[in-house]
Amino acid sequence: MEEQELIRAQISKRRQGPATRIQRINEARILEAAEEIFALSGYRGAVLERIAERAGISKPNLLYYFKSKKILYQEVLEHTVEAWLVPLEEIEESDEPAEAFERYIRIKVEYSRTRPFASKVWANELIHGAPHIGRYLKRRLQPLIDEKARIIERWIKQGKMDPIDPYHLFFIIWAATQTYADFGDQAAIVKGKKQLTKADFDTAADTITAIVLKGAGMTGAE
Amino acid sequence: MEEQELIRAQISKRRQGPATRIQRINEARILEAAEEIFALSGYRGAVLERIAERAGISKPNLLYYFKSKKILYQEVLEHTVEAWLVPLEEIEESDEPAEAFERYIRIKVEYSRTRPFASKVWANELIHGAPHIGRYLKRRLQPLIDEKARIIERWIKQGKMDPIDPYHLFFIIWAATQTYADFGDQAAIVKGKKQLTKADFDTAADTITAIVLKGAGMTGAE
DNA sequence: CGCATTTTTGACCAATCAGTCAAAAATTGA
DNA sequence: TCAATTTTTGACTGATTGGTCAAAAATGCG
Repeated sequence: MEEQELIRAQISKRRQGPATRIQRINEARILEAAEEIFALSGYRGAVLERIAERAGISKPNLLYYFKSKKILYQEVLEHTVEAWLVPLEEIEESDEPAEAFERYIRIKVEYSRTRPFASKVWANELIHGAPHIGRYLKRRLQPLIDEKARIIERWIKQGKMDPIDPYHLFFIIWAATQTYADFGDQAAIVKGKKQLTKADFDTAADTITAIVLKGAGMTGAE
Repeated sequence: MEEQELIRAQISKRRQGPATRIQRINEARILEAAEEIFALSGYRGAVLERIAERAGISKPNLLYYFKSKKILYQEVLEHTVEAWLVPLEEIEESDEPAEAFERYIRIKVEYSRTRPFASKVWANELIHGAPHIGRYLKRRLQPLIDEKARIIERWIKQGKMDPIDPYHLFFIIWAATQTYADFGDQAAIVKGKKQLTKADFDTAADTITAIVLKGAGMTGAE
C-alpha cells in the first residue's frame, strides 16, 4: 500500500528526532493538542482546524508538520501506548506478586488521573477494533504479555498466588484502572459530582489493589 | 431548547408503541442497524446512508421514521441502557452477597458476549462525556446505584463482606465485565486470536467472579 | 373500483472538512 | 547584507453527508 509506505516513512523519520528547535516545539504542541481533541471527539469527529487552533497555528501549518490526519493520529496513538507499556515491563519474576501488582495498579490509576486524554484516545481506537494500530499492537504488546503471563504462571506454580488465567487477570486490571479515565464522567455522575477528585482516584487504587491482591490470593496480602 | 423539545416529543410518542405492523418492523430494523453502525463508527463517524442500507431501506425513508440522526442515536442509547439496568435492579438485600454478585457478573459478561454493539455504543457515549445521555443517566442511574450502595453497606455491617466502597466496587465490576465487549478486539489480539470464543467469555466470567467474591471477602465464597 | 392516507425515494441543497497550492514571511548562514 | 532555506498562511477545491422536498408508489378502506 502506497499510503502505508508514506505513513511509515514519516514516522520513522520522526524517530530520529526533529532537527530544529522550532520543529520540536511545534510538533510537541501539535501532539498535545491532538491528543486532547482526538480524545474528546474521536478520530472522525476530530477537526484539524480545531487541533491547529489549540496548538496556536494554522491548519496548513499543522499539515506542514504532519502530512495527514491519519499520520497525526497514529503518532498520538504510538506515543500513548509506549508510555502505557513502561510499568508493564517493570513486572519481574524476582518481585513478590503482591508488590508487583500493587505497584502496577497504582501507576496505572495515576496515569488515568494525570493523562486521561491519552487513555481515551486509546479506548476509542480499541472500541473500533484497533484499525489504525492493530498491527503495531500485535507486534509490540502480544510478546510482552506472553512474557509476563509466563512469569505469573511460575508464581502460581510456586504457590505465591491462586491459579488464575494470567491474560484475564491483565484484562481485568486494565479495565478497572482505565475505567477511571475513560468513563470518569459516568463515575462522577453516579457519585453526584462534576469531576472525580484526587481522593476518588486514591480510593479507586486502594479498592482495586485490595480486591485483586486478596482475590488472587497473593502472598503477603491481607 | 427547541431541539430538545422535538427530541423529547418524538421519543415520548414512540413510548406508546408504533401504530402499524410496517412501522414496528421498520423501526426495529433501523434500531438494530443503527446500533451496529454507531458501535463500529461512533456517533460522528456513523453515516445515515449506511444505517439505511443495513436496514434495507433508503436514507430519506429512515429519516421518515426518525426525524434526525441525533434522535435515532438517543433512542439507541436509551434502548441499551434500560437492558443494562435490569440485572442491577435484581440485587436485593435478602440475597447472599456472593450469590447476588456472581449472578450479576455472569449476566453482564453474557450481555457483553451477545450484545457487544450495545456495549460499544454506550462506551463511546461515555468516553465523550455522555453529551447526549448525561441527564437521563443522572436521573435514572444515580438513584438506583445509591439504593444498591446502601444494600451493600448493610451487608458490610452484617459482616457478610469486607468494608469496600460500594461505588468503586460497581465501577470495577462494570469495567471488568464490559471490557470483553468494548475492548474484545484487543483481548483477542493479545491472545493471538481473531475473535474471542464462548469459552473465553466463560473463563472471563469465572475469573472475575473468583477475584471479586474472594477479593471482597464475601461469605460463602472460596 | 376509487379516494385518502401512509410509505418510499430520486434529486437536490448547504454545511463541513481534509488536503492543496502558491505566495508571503521569517529564519539561517555565508 | 543578502540569497537560500524553512516556516506560515489565505484562498481554494473536491468529497462527504445530514437533511429537505415534491412526487411517486403502496396500502387501507368504503
